[in-house]
Amino acid sequence: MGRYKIGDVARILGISTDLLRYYEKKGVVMPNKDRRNDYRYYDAWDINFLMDCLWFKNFGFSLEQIADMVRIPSSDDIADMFESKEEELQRTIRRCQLLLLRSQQHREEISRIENMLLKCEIATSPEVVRYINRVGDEYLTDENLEPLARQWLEAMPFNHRYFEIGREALISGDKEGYQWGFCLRMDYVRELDFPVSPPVKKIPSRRSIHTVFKSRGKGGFSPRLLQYAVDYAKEKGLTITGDAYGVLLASIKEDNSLCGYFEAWIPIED
Amino acid sequence: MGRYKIGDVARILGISTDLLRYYEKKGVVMPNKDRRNDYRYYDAWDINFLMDCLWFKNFGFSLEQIADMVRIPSSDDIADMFESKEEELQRTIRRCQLLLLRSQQHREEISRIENMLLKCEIATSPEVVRYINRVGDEYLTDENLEPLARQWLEAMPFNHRYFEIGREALISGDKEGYQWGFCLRMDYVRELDFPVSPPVKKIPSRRSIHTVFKSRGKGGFSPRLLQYAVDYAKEKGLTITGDAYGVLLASIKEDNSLCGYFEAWIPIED
DNA sequence: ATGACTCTTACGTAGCGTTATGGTTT
DNA sequence: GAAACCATAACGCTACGTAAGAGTCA
Repeated sequence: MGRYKIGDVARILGISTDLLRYYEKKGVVMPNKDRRNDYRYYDAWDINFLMDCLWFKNFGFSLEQIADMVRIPSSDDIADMFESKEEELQRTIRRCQLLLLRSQQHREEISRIENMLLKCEIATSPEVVRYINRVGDEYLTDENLEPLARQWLEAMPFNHRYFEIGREALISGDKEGYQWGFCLRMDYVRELDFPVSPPVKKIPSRRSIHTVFKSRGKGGFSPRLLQYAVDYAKEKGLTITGDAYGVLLASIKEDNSLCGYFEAWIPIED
Repeated sequence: MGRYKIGDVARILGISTDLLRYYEKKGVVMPNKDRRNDYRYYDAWDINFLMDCLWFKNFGFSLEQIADMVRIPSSDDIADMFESKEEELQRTIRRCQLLLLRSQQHREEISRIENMLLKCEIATSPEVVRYINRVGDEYLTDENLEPLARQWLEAMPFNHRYFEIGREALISGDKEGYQWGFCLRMDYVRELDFPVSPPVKKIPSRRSIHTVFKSRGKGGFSPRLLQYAVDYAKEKGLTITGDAYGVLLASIKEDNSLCGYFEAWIPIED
């Protein structure tokens, strides 16, 4: 059995000497120490051992798990750890795939700004669930809402910043008649198994005027920004049949002021 | 614009007050501070801002990136960050899928122990590349090998602990004629784009005697453990045509001693 | 005045890397 | 004696959680 100093072992394994000392502190490997100079002397067996540890590490096991695995390497325990690791990997893959889709969707939403800004079209609004946490410019501080806030936090980034403008406020141009919160499209509700119960409400899919509009600066948001869409409805002889809703697509700095871009759906009769 | 204390904001967002203070330290959000009591007072705008930050965070952006994004939210920069995030997610997915397959493969290898232990069959050995870092029981401490060690470290856990037993040593039962290192199957070489150049060598696929054997305790490994396979070759009238090679399948503690299970291929004429 | 809140400071986590200071080997 | 090596200790990093001790608000 050879007698290897810490630097030799580091070179053999391709890691740093600090890491070897750290692994020792964590109980992964215990080389002999010469009492006269406190030097660590590793034997071939220690190195084999460390190779196994590094192999496990690159699988994603924690040093604590590794220390356990090499101490009690019963085949059943190890098989269990691999099975739960596989489940974890499956979950990670699923999560990443969802994030990937969401990112692509988000970029698509951004690109929609150019094409749709201040233009109106007739389309079917997506079905969403929504939650209100702000009325006008005032956030609700009711402490019962905290668990809900946590739920919606978990749904990020699959949700959208959501607003609702009451039918009356929309038509009259009332500057106050809006509310804010979050919404989540139904496909994500199902995908994430998102719990829906009051005050979270489902907003059904409806034939709507679909448009993208813009606000400028802090406090620049107002139902009046949608006046052009109300005019469009009048021109085309369309009747607005309910509350409008929409989402924030992006906040972008332009000419030193922060601009919001919003996508809106105004329900009309079928 | 409302005036919200840190606890209000924490409830609205579903996070802790400590986290809000931490975000401030990291330059993500800067609420007004009342000089008389040092209390933080957030306005609705700060809260909007924080919602965006949390949204980005759940996408996997770091706080530093988030602080940049909300400071200079130019649409191009943000589009770039999303594109590189998508690439990162793709890489993560690929990595996890590979790890998943490797884990399943590993469990399959373990199960092979039961079926194949001390049994011989004729099979074609897998094509691998291999690297030697230990001759007999002595690890090579040549410092030129360190970059190689690092490369093989990156290939973990897709590689195997590899041994080679010279044809002569195998037949004569010489206790010393073996070497150790790592090997990587050709499919992983391609998948990981693993660099192959001397002293890393390709071991071709050959018709072989395939078997699984066992060693007991430290230093229990020896070419002699394969004697039964040499006998098998003699019985069946097969000629051993080259060096044997194999991999460590598992180290398992049994009756307080550590047992190694090894899979071996002994090349024979076609 | 009490309880709920807020403040700052400092320490803990994992998995290391970095640096300082001093002793040992070859 | 010089270069290369080894030792310990303390600090850094991220993204927080936790706890102490003191001040403030309703």
